[in-house]
Formats: sequence, structure tokens, C-alpha cells
Amino acid sequence: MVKQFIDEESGKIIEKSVINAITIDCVIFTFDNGNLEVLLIQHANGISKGKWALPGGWIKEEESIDEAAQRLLRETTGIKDLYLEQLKAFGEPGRFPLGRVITIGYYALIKKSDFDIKAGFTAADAKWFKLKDIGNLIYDHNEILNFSLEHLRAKVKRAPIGFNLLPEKFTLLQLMQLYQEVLGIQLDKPNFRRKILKMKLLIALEEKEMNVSHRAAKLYQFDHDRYEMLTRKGFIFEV
Amino acid sequence: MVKQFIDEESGKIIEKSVINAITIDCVIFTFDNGNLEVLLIQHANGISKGKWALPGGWIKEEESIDEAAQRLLRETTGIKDLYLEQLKAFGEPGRFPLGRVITIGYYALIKKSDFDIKAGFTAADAKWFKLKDIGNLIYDHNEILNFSLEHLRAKVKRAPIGFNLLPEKFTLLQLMQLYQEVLGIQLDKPNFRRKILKMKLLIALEEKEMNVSHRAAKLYQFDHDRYEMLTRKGFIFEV
DNA sequence: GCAAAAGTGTTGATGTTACACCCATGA
DNA sequence: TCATGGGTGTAACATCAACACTTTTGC
Repeated sequence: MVKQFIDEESGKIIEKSVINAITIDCVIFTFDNGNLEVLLIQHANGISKGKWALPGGWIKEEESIDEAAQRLLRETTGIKDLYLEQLKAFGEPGRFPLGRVITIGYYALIKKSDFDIKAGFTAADAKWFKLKDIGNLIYDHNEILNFSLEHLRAKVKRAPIGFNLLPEKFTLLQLMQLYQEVLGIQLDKPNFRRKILKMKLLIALEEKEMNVSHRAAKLYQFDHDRYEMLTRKGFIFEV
Repeated sequence: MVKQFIDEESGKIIEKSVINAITIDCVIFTFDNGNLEVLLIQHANGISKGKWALPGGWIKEEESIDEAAQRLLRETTGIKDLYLEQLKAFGEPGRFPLGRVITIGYYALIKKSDFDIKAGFTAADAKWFKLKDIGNLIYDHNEILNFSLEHLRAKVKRAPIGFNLLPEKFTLLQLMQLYQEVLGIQLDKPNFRRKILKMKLLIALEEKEMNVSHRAAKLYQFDHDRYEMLTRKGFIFEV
């Protein structure tokens, strides 16, 4: 099934073997300086010119949906290894103005530092937005974004996925601030420390914070292997 | 987009305005006599003749995905009001042998008594299966079923959806057995009673069980309105 | 009276919350 | 020496798990 059509976002003519009525849209989250941020793309051409949108694209005939999402994220952000999960399909009849297109929503969690190394877009095309700065997006992208947020909030409490948003080495306060920002709640520092440390999921490094104007905090690393091991034994992560 | 093709399941020629590369498949759960059951359909024609499958179908051009799922369930079970939720899209390139088709998985919870009233299929075509009696299904339907089970297990703990599987009036033991069966765990009767009753989500009826050879249990009803009200106040259901 | 399930009470263990407090460091 | 965040201690309170026990009903 080889088709030729104009890609809404890039304005280029696409002549590829892709599935026609289905797209992928992805909410890419990161955490920077206490804020949860989302990567948005500004459409350069087509009927949505100038408007902001979630990054997305088409699915090729020979690849799975997950592979397509991985590829699209690689094309957009340059990142190969990231946390990626499908949300669900969005398919109101009127969601896309030029025809009946169903989109499959994904969300990804990345470390901001990973993104900065090699971005596929210019600063004007792709931009990180704080949640409160996001206005009206094209099509039903606000709905997808809201769904992804609800999903993220529910999941971050019950699976240790929050670590994907932080640098490899982080302090307990950074981790706590991440939970506070994502869940929109205030946490008690002493109690949070104990709760997290009791899980034995963090490797306490010898290193400490540098260049801070207060007592330097110990740096920690998430212990994937130990989490796998504990999970097999019946351990359930919960914040 | 009007297409003509042969429907795999019924063997009939379809000449309708439907979306080509996308189907819907639905896991319909019910609870009967202590067992969680799933409704399966035996394909009468096509390459899958004689094999069991999840009920499903095509999405029409003018309906949303949720509407399509509702319609397909109505066509299969005759039930209009049921608990229905989308799982996610399944789309491995090789999942459907006759072409690249992505399917959107749904799951529904119904009261068995509702189904018995008017079924759209004969007993030979459509049958309730206990989980342990389900063998190999067509395509990737086992994968969809397993995903739906995981999802159901996670969700039933954190939202009062289990009541959709029970009769309108039920005893606390029935409710407990439902949780035991779905979650695959043993529960302590006294503690379960207290936990559930403390939530104030059940209306204690004046009626009692009939025709039982032991002390008759009080019947209860789920209080939707109260759940809504409590939820707005911040209440979180958790078993 | 016996079996079977309904339903109540109690207790120790565990977990959670709130908050007081000391420690280390740069400016 | 002060501000800032790092990090520890603790007592009150809420929740949970385990299990002994009483009640009701049909046979």
C-alpha cells in the first residue's frame, strides 16, 4: 500500500508505504528545575501553520505501533533509550479536519540532558513548555495531553517511572520535588526520605552535590536490577 | 470511503462506509457463581472457521471509536448499558494474516442476568468461558485478553467497577468472592466487611437472601450517587 | 442439635503524620 | 553568624491482619 500525500506538519510530499487512517501522537515529558515540561512542535506548513502540536507521524506498513512511536521519537528528539508507553487510541470523527484519522497516543519520559545533546529541530520549531504555559493545541491534542497527565499521575505513584525524568544521579529533594510537581501535592521531607529509602531501590553514591550554597546533599541512583528482583518477590512500589 | 470486502467472522460481504485498516475487539467479562467469565465467539466462516475469538468488528466512518464499540457490543449481547472502557491499540505487523490491520481493544463488564435476556447469537456461536478453559484464540486475541485481565485487576482495586459484574442486589460475600476471583487472593471475611462498609458506598436493603440453608445475608446495592459525591470531596476507593 | 454462613469484637503489629530538632556549608 | 537545605528522632494516631467468638437459619 504505497501512498502519496502531503504531510501536514512538514509540508513535504510523502511517498511511503504507510497506513493511511492512523497516526501516532506523543506527549514527551521532562523535568527541569522543579517543573514538569512537555515538548511541542510548531507546524511550519499546512492548515495548522504556526500552531503548536504534539510531535507525531505515520506508521509504516512493516513496523509495529510501538516501533513507529520509537522511530518518531528518535526522529524528533534524537533519543534512542527512553521510557515509552502507549496511552490509547483517540478517534472522534471530527478530530482531524481533512479526513477520518484515528491517532494512537503515546507518552515518553526523558531526561532533559539527553535531549539537549542532539535535537532534530531548531529552537523555534520545537520547544519545551511548562504545563501552565500550554494553550490551545491543534486537533484534539489538548485532550491527549490531559489524558497523558492523568495517566502519568496515576502511574508515577505505583511504578518507579519518575526516575526516567531525572538525571542519572539525583538528590532526594529533587526526587521529592518531582513527585510534588507531578502529583500537585506537598510532601513532608523527613517522611518522604524514610519512605523512599526503606524501599532499598536507591544506590547511595559516594558523591555529593557540588556548588550549592548549603550543605551538599548525597547523590543517589535508581537501582533497576534490584527493582526487578524485588518485584519478582512480590514487592509493589508505591509513593 | 465506501468499501466492499468479506467479513472474516460472518462470511458476509460488507459494503459499508467503514475504516479499512482498523478493527475493534472486545473482552466481555461477567461473574457467575464465583467465576470470572469471558464471552467468546466461534467464527463460522473464513480462514478462522471453527476457532474462538473475541467479539469485534469494524468502525464506521461517522462514529467515534467508543460508539463503534458500544454498537458492536449491542449487536453481540443486546445490552445497551454496560461498563465499557478502551484498553489500547494492538498492531503488530503480522497479527492479522490477510493484511495490516490494527485493532483497538476494549473491555466490558456486564451482569450475567442482563445478557441472558436477549442474546444475538446462538448458544453454539457465542459461549461464556471460565478463564482456565480458554485455549488458543485467533490472531493476537490471547494477548488482548491477558492485557485486559491485568488492566481489570489493577482497576478493580482502585475504582468501584466490580459492581458492574454483580446483580443489582448482592450480598457482601458475593462481593468478596468477586474480589477474590478477580485478584486471585484470599480475603478475611470480617475485615472485608468492615473495609467495604466503612466506605459508605453500599445501601443496605431491607431484603435478605432467599432459599439458602443457612442464616440469610442482608442484600446491598451500590450507591452511585454517593460515590460521585464522595469522589468530588477527594475520596479514593481502594480495596 | 448440627452445619453453614452471617456478623461482632479484640488485640498486637505496622504504618503514617506532624513536627521538633541538629548538622553542614557558602556567603 | 545567618540562611538554606540536609538529615535524624519521636510520639500520637490511624490502619490492618489474625482470629476467637456469637447469631441466625434450614434441615
